[in-house]
Amino acid sequence: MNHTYKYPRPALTVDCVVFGFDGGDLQVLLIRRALEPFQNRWALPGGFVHLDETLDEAARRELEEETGLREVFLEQLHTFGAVDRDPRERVVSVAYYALVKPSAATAATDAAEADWFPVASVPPLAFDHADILAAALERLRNKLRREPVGFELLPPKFTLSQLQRLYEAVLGTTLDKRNFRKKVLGYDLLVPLKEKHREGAHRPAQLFRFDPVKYRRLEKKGFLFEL
Amino acid sequence: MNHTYKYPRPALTVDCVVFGFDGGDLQVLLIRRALEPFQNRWALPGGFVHLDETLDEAARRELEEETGLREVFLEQLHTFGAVDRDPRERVVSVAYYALVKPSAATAATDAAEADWFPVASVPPLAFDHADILAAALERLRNKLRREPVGFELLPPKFTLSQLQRLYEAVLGTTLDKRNFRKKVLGYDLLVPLKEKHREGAHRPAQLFRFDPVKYRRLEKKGFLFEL
DNA sequence: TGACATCGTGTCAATTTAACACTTAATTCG
DNA sequence: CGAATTAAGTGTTAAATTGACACGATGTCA
Repeated sequence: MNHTYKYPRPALTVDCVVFGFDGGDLQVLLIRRALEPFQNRWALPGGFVHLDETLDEAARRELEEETGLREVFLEQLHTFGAVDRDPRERVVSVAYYALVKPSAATAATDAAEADWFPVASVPPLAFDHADILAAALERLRNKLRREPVGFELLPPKFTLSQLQRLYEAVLGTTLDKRNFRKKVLGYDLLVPLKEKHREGAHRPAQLFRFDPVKYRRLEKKGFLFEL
Repeated sequence: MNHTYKYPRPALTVDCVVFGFDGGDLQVLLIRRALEPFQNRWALPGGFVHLDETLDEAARRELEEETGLREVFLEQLHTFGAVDRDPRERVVSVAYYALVKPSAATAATDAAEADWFPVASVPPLAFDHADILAAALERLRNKLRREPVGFELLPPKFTLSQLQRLYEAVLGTTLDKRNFRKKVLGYDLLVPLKEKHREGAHRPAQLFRFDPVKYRRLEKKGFLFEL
């Protein structure tokens, strides 16, 4: 069954830049393309927008279909509309970026032909996906410095060292341990748990969880998380 | 001549939130709709994306066609894709926001059925344009605090008081005159001109212009304009 | 029990921010 | 022509924030 319009229309797709963190590097989830064009190249997960779903819904659906990921942090990034970004025909793509916790991340690896790559060493990508990734990275860096989204990339219980390593990996800087802890704890948004994280031959670390309720209260009063 | 596709496609449009500043209020440029739906309602300028133009090009073309504005500051904002945002059929709209200088702004008023409204008192808008306007305002506030874009809303030669009034109008705050001047001049991005601005029964004010070249140099070194 | 590895903690100097009021230079009006 | 009016222009200080910096604590393992 075909569909006919008076004027030509671009095809509309969504693409997702999925970020994960393994404790060392910031990672991106890529899909190996089965079909032409760019057959066998790595690409961002994505696909066509259906008429009965919003853009956000399309992004979540494609994400689940292609990677098995559900209920992740997801935010619209930018819409890419270069005329020749797809060699077949005009395709406009609404790009999203997602942040996934390590638990979910391992599940995604099971998906056929999906794999994680450190952002510093991604293979050549299909279409203009390298541009999309670059934009997503820049956005993530800004977001992380201004809003408490880092927790979306960590397990529900985490140590301050893990949090600091995440910031260092994303921002590409190195931070002073004492100043970092002072600042983060000063916001009073992390609640210490009764448990400790023991791993390796050294002193165990205090575990924390992020308090999103308290954050939303502060947020409404014009509070800004800055790092 | 019709166009047929295997799967249905949403229509794709661009819409522009055009901001101006008259020295007192932040203003938005609206178009009165000639046709149904929302006949006679005010709406954002915009229209369909052609297949042979990028999204940015489409936004600029529509802006010129509907308001006569050219060569303005223009940046993509967000893409709006609620399923029922247009009562006729599925339409996805890539929203932009533009900043125009007073000289250009007066030209725009000549356009048929276009008019400026203070953002604080816009009439009811067609479609989801109120949402788009709200998003644009929020974006403009953030942008203004972090990057020197205020100059896009002022004449090429302006006084510090004009600049301050602009910041106050957009941010909805009131700023300390001495601290404001200290900070802005401290960046060394404003060059004082030989002229003075004389107006009214009082001391004339020093005119400045913004130095974009110097700014781009600083920007590359990771400089952040913050206010 | 000693070596090892990461966790956790405080001070101080330098910088930045925020609060605050009067003189200057033009115009207008009596 | 001088007095009133209006916005322009200008510095100081206290308070808060930032950034640099080093060592004892607590666990494991050989």
